[in-house]
Amino acid sequence: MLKPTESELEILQLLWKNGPSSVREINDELNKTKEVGYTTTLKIMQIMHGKELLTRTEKGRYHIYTAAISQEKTQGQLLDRFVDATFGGEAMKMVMQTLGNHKASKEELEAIKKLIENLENN
Amino acid sequence: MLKPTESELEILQLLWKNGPSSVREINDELNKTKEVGYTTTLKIMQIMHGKELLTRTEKGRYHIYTAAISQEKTQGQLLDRFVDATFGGEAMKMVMQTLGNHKASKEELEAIKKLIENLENN
DNA sequence: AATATAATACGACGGGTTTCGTAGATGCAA
DNA sequence: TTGCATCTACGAAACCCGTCGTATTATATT
Repeated sequence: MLKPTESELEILQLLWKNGPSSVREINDELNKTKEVGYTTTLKIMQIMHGKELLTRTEKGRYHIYTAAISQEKTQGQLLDRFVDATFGGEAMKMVMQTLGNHKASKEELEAIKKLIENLENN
Repeated sequence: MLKPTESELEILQLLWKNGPSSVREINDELNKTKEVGYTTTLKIMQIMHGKELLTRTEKGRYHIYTAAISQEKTQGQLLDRFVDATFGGEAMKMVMQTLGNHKASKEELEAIKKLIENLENN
């Protein structure tokens, strides 16, 4: 399976969040964070289409792009890679470091505890 | 702070795990997983030295390299980046996905539960 | 119909990373 | 001390990614 690049991942995130979008819409979103030229965004999305990371349909004179890979699957694969590359595969070490360094609400912590208890009863 | 590349991170992992090493030792380790030429490894380690990711001392005719950045700090920074890029900053979502997808021992799960309880009491 | 506006397509450049070949230096063994 | 094995240094090539300029096409407006 293909590993999306940094820029590709940003675009995927927007498509996952906002649903099918035009290049213009994606580029506008991106420019809320950083400056990117329109044709730069266009080119990347064309490449992604070539790699089959995106599908697209013509709509009048422009294209509407849709993510062709699922958010969960993609996150899962990138997660695996990351755990291997950065934590030498020690996933639980990463979990503990994340819990220690990132704020979490009471509800989130409860949800995680519940999940762990489910895991322990299997 | 500097973001190590893929290859650089592999080398850092070995240095963190095995302690100060020669290029030869690192290259031998790397070749247990994949084929890499000796001078390739050498060059990367020289670059890392230039970036001050590694320190080195002469020992006879060769060099012994040591990681110049801490494992925890580096992992923490890469973790932050990764959570942002891949999970849109939702760290707890990542934690739950990790728990669901990776095997964990009873001891690890207990340790995590204990950690969460500590967090809840602060 | 002519013009302006906005989209697509695509080639090319620049920076960074990895790989490799080769030259030069150094220590060890015969 | 001569020669061999092994190390360092370094330049150059190959590759990927992101950026941009420009040509072309298509729609909308007057």
